[in-house]
Amino acid sequence: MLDKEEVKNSIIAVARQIFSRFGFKKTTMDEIAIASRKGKSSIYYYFESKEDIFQAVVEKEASMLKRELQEAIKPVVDPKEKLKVYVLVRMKTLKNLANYYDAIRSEYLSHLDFVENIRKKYDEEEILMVEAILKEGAEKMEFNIENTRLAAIAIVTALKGLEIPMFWQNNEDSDMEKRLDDLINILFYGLVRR
Amino acid sequence: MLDKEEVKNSIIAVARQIFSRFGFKKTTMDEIAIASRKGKSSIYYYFESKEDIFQAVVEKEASMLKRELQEAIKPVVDPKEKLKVYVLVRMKTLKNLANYYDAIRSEYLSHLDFVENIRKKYDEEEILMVEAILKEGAEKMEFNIENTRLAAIAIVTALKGLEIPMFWQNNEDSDMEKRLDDLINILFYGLVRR
DNA sequence: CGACCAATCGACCAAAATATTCGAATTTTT
DNA sequence: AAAAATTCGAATATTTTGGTCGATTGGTCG
Repeated sequence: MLDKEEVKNSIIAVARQIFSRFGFKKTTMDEIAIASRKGKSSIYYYFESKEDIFQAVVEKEASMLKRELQEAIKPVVDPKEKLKVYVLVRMKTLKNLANYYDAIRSEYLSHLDFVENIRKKYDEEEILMVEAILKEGAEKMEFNIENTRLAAIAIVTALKGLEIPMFWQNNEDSDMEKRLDDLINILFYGLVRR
Repeated sequence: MLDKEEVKNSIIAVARQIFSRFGFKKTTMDEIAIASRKGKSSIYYYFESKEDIFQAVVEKEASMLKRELQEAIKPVVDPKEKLKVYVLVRMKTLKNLANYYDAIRSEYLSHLDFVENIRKKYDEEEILMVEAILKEGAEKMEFNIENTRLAAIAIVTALKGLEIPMFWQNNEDSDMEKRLDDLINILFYGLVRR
């Protein structure tokens, strides 16, 4: 019938929805089991623990966001535009996932080591992505940067700081686009060779 | 300092938010206490139990919806228009409270008697509101109804049936208005004297 | 001040909820 | 039909949580 991996993935998909709505603590294995149309014990056949499922969900989440970003910037040629698209897509996706991060952020996830690990790994990957854009821009003489890694870190850090939900809530999409434009100007104006 | 009643209300306001997000079961007294910046025991100084708070929240919710409806139809004179405004506002408010009812609906609230009681009392009041509109319409020879109470019950029942979230989810507001227009025509066309 | 009352809270408990395990049943594969 | 993979109900171990109690704080009034 179904591959074991497929069943696992379907459980992850189901769990993702519930976790995104209720967060880690308030999500129960019973709910995951029922929503997956499985006995609770069957879930444990595929995953070791609740944390294990959560980890799988978070990892998939991160890799999906990463791929989305890569696909988005791939066709863009102009480095400045590329950076803009990057920030735009990142923020948009983040807004879509707002519930998820919202439900997660406030919890005691600091107790869960793997969350920190994934975050760090993903942060590093994101820095590399941004750095690649900056390097390309520097080579094409579009950006005026020496230390591309430092700049990438600064940008990624800044973007993380802007994850605060308040900044994005209660706003139309069109409004958001305009605001992002301003934001990008503020952040990167100094980088652009004029 | 603050009146006791004011503190109670502030706790209700806080609890409302949490209940609306997580439903009855998943909301804990600890959360309500922390969000209210009070010790848990202090909450019990104002309320007898978790159910007690929930009841207060639901009652306030119901009375607010009722008042909103009354305010909305008050200035309208034409009965047909009045009925339309009534349905429109009712559905809009309901959509705003969708999360709330969503989180509540699926739970085992049938175990909590008072929920049924409030619902019944509120249903009756809503029937009376609609009946008043219909009576006025009948008097003004706008509506062609004999048994206004029966008609009111039918309308309210129909509206309740339409509370199903599927009907309202994933739709723009403008779209909704148009759909409500159709709905009203379908529901009440037979009533209107032509 | 000091007796009184209103309000607050930390620590505690029993009950309920929940994660996890186990062994048996059931299905699928060989 | 034996073996392996998968499912699940019931039992267990652990945590969470609604609710209580006694002590404490802080304001008020004589």
